[in-house]
Amino acid sequence: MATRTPRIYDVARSARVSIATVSRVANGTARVYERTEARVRRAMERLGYRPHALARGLATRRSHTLGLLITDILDPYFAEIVRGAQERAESAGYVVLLGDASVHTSAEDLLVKRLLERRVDGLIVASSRTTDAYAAQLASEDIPVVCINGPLGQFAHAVQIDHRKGARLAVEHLASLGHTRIAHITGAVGVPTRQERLAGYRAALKDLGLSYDPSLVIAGVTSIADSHDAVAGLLGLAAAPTAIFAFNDRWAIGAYAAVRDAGLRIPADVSVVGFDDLEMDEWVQPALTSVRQPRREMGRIAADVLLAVLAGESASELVVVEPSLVIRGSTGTRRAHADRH
Amino acid sequence: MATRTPRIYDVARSARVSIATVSRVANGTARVYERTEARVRRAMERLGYRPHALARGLATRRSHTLGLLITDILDPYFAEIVRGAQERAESAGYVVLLGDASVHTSAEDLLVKRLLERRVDGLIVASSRTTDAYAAQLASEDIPVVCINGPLGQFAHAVQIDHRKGARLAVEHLASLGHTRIAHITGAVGVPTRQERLAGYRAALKDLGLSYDPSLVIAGVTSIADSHDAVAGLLGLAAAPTAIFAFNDRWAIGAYAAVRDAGLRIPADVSVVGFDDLEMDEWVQPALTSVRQPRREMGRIAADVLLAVLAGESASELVVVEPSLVIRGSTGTRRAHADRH
DNA sequence: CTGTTAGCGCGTTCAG
DNA sequence: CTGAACGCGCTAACAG
Repeated sequence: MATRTPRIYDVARSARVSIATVSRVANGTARVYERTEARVRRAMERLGYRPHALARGLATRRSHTLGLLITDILDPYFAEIVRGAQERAESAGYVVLLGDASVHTSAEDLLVKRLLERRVDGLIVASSRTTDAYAAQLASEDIPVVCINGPLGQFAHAVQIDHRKGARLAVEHLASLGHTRIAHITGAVGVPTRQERLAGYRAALKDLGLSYDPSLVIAGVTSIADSHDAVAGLLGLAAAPTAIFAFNDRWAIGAYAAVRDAGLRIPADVSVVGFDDLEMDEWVQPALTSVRQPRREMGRIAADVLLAVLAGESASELVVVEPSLVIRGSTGTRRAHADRH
Repeated sequence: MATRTPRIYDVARSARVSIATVSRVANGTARVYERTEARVRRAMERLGYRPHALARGLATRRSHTLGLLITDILDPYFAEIVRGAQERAESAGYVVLLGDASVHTSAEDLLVKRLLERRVDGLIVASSRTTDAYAAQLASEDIPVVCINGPLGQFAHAVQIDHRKGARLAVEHLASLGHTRIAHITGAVGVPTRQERLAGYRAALKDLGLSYDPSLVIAGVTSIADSHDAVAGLLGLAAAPTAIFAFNDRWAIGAYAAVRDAGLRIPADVSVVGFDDLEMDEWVQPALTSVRQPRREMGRIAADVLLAVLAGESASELVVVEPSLVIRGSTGTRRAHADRH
């Protein structure tokens, strides 16, 4: 019996009602007599009816799909955001369609094109590569967009961590341990948040009465290997830093390797603080002190804002999330004789 | 100018042709005069036409969407599979819809229901929780399914790594370093691949003339913490193992912690081998020796098989992928005095 | 409360 | 080579 998957019409016939009634009970769109409803439900059950989301979307002009733009699903930072967004979306009967920039060799707008063709109802932009021009283009599409940790003021809705405060937490922690020469490995050029964190770093130094040394700030790092090289360079300096604040945990790991290669130890010789608080932080040796970013919650909030907009409710334009410092084994007091030169 | 996103009808009118012609040039479905085609293309360009994937899917009975069932996107093992599948799907104009079991609090079949409602054209099942009953249910749906590292013989198409060989590689390596008491932390009960790897472990021991000691095989481990506890127990044994072969890298990391807690060192006192070859393996201390599983390629292959089936081509029922051993710093020769008791 | 009917946007015969 | 018309499966008025 090659019974195709049943349509709404099949259910209607089987329950001896019109397709409109079936639709009504399927969506709870209008009142239906208890008895007819029961009949319909039984028919749906018997036939194993599954509403056709595409057809429904065509009629409703709602795909019940959220687009989520990320840079790389292999990066735990993004993976957690995805998780959070999916959790929230799921609870509202929505599905999220991933646009992973690293999957496409071509330009990133092809990615967006794919999502828009799919008629996603809204878009969450978490990709860290969003240039201003790109952002403007996105914003001009007529679907709601909410941006996570992106450029400020480019999108109608945004959720951000307080980058400055996060950087400040790191620097203050290191300073409290006696460190005065604190290096900073910043984000890749083009990553919108790098300026914010750098600003926080500088502000904290200033407030603590520490001098800002440009030679201790390394930019242009785009990989763990890059970070390794950058830190190797720093450690070779005449006035080498005794502490390193990395833009994220992955680059902190690159720093780990460089410190080891230099025959030094963490935290005895060099303290390291990362940013993100990934799961692996607890398992690396020594465990990595890091600025925690509630990524999953941020994904959830972004989805929440989007769903609110879609529901016609008013939604906050900017949600700022609080960072916190998770102190582990990679930071320690600066030893008196630690300045090697 | 609140110009809505244009429909095929708008393009047709603007190019002074019928929608049928627009459809033809959009899909290359039939020959069209060069001149008319040019007119149509210009109109599409001018209006910024984007075909409506839902409507197209409704008419074609093809959603151009692949469903991908996984256990947890936060687990790098699955993330890489996703990546591979997406890459392949993308190149064919398909999109992949993620069904993440850890997102749903409810039963897993709700997950499948969501995907089927979306009318995915095919399904890749990579979730490690697939029970036999569940598999049977999935297979009974009338869409093609390909399974990654799942139970054998349950699905029409499968791609697997050679689990036995992988386990054998690990055991042979350890044995070659002089280890005779090699423990195995197996997969969680219900994970279909655990039996295979366990079998490989036992077969290798036998071939090497080593005795099989049931007390060195720990089952029921489902988390890094579990693994930690299991290994702690092993190390407390009168005849403690000098080497540990873990079901996956995450649990190997749990073993790391237990070894440290016991005041022992890796690899001096205990050697550890993992399975998967995750990125972090290179960054943990010492770097983890692991059986490499080409996860991304497996995802790609799975998508490939699925697309072939969808294209009506014949596709291989079973693709077996080769594992390889990546030797790093966590394995070393067994010291003569290593047996502590 | 329920059935009829007209689209949603597009692919696809079938004539011309 | 091109256009008119129907149908994909479902929702949303509009009558009844």
